[in-house]
Amino acid sequence: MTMRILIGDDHPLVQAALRSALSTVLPDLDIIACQSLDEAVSVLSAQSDEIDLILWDLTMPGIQGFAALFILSAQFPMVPVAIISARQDAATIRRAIAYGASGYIPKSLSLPEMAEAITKILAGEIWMPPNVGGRGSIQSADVELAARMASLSAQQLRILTMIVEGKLNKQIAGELDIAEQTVKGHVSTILRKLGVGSRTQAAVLAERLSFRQPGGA
DNA sequence: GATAAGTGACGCAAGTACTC
DNA sequence: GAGTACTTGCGTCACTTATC
Repeated sequence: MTMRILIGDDHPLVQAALRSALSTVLPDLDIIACQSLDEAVSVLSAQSDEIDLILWDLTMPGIQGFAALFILSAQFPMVPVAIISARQDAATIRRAIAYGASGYIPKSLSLPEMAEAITKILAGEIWMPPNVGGRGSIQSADVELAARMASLSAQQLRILTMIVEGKLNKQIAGELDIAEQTVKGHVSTILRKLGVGSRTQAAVLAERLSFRQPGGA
């Protein structure tokens, strides 16, 4: 049976390494590489029922931290999402799992180890590096907050990440090629869904969920 | 007054549930 | 299966409020 994996990573070398690692243990493997969230969403919208796993890099351009995880999990709940990242501190790994990731694969792993991890995730296991601990150390308030974040649409999450970056409505409108009034409408919806009264409070909440690139890297 | 943030309302499109 | 109603998300407009 052919397994199909979508890789979201903007580094061709990483894509090539993953392709090499997986081809040794999964000969019938079809890998789809995406370099942006929009590209990934487009692919998944067309064939989400044919994708067995999403491997997502936390430091993709244009989408910060765990925001992409929320978007992909919310829009395509039937497709497991595993995080692949150069960052490997226990807190980040536990957060990823708590926020719904099916696994967390540090890029420092050897290719055989990566292949083993991905094989287990494909088998339905939650995989993370040893000595990290379970999701129990994540505060329940953060999990509840994550659920509220997940209620946001993809466009709303994009706008929220830009708010976290300190961008003005006008700047957000320019980057998304929509009217400033449209951005304001989305901001109002975001504030209502998150139960906050201002974009500053929304940004603070998003910061708690690491909507910036972890560690600034 | 200028600028930015925020709200409410509207139309449109897509998806879903229900009825026949 | 076809038609209808409802919900949700997106985009826009007009307007108010706050700040400088």
